[in-house]
Amino acid sequence: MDEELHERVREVVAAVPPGKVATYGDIAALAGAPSPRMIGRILNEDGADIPWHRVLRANGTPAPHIAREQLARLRAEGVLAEGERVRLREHRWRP
DNA sequence: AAAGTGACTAGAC
DNA sequence: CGTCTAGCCACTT
Repeated sequence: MDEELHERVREVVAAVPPGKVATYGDIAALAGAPSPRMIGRILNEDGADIPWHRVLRANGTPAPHIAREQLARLRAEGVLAEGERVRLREHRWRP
């Protein structure tokens, strides 16, 4: 069942090291999700005990409703953002 | 069953 | 920088 997808997504997100970030698209590709949209959906449900804050949109900005929290957490890990946008060039995680 | 929705993306302008 | 389109897929109306 798609329990497996949830698990893989959790695993991939958990695999992103502190100080690094990944995009929804990256997570989707690595976890084998059918679409990046699924990632957000899954995190919304299972994001409780995984570092969801290391997941950004393709342009380096976080999703609007959680932007404050996310940027604060990232900053605490040493990921500096220009306004709302993180420099993916520097902080994007490559497996 | 058809239409709307959303933690998305890539491309066109 | 920005807006708009089209594609995406599980879920809710």
